Amino acid sequence: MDEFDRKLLNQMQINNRQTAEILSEKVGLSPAACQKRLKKLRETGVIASDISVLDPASIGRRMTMIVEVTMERERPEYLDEFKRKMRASPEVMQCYYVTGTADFVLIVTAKDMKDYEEFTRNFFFQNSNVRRFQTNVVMDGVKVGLAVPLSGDGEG
Amino acid sequence: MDEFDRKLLNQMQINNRQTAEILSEKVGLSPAACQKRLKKLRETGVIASDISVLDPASIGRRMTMIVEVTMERERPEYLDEFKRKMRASPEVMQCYYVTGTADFVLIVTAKDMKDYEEFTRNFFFQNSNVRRFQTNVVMDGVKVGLAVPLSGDGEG
DNA sequence: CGTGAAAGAGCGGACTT
DNA sequence: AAGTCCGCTCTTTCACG
Repeated sequence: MDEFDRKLLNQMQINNRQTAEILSEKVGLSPAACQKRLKKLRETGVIASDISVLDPASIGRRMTMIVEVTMERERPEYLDEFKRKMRASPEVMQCYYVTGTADFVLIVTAKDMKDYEEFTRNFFFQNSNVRRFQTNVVMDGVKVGLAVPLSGDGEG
Repeated sequence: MDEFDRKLLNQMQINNRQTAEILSEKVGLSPAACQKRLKKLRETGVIASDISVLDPASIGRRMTMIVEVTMERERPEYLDEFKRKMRASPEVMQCYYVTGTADFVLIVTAKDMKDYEEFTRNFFFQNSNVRRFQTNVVMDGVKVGLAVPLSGDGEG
């Protein structure tokens, strides 16, 4: 994991459809060397996946909510059950188990408020282990991404 | 935007490096038809971008924090300034402007607590328009992604 | 790590329904 | 308008220096 790899990864986090030739110009290596490095980065799991990112608005998923969920009991079996449900639910884009005031933070997409209300009925009101939840409606997705900063450190 | 497009997009949200031939088997179209649809989906912005997703753990165990920020004044010029800074900061993976108890919700990565404290100094304490912020440390990234559900409707 | 040849994928045009 | 077939071009891949 040297400076070449970092430059490569920074590029791939922006656009993974760039040809090896274009990448080679940007990082200062030959095209083949870039491809070999990328292959290794994929094999070792540094690159976890390669995906298309959709525009939610283009698909009719116009609302995004950030939800803080507080559980009634923090027993592992209840938490695991909740995690399992969140993973299985397509409306839940992201789910984090956190310390602090809440137990979980979710990022949920919905077509409209009615759609979201149905979600809350199914997953919160109907779940007796959910003590309370607080919804924040997103007005502006200022920055949305998964890009990891690579400047400087990191242990490969 | 029909069932073929939805199947295509669902596949591309999992892996955008599948060949048109493999995609054609999965969605029931010819390879060429898949490519033409994908091209149109990119041109129309339904596919917003194509990226590599890195494994944060492979890059040096970084911490993830979810931060709720409350501003002193909600005047547009202050908000825009804050948004600009968040977009420019690599530590900020995601930033949402929201209704509710807080004004912004951030998802921040840091190398360690010291690194995060430095971040808070630079962006919160040093910014007189930040009234307060509350940090939730992520213990388990139960579900992390940007995949949008496509089941059913939506208006391309 | 860089070079060169071979296999494979993407791309666009013409034709069909 | 959309899908298929069939060329061509570019990209990736691998063996070797």
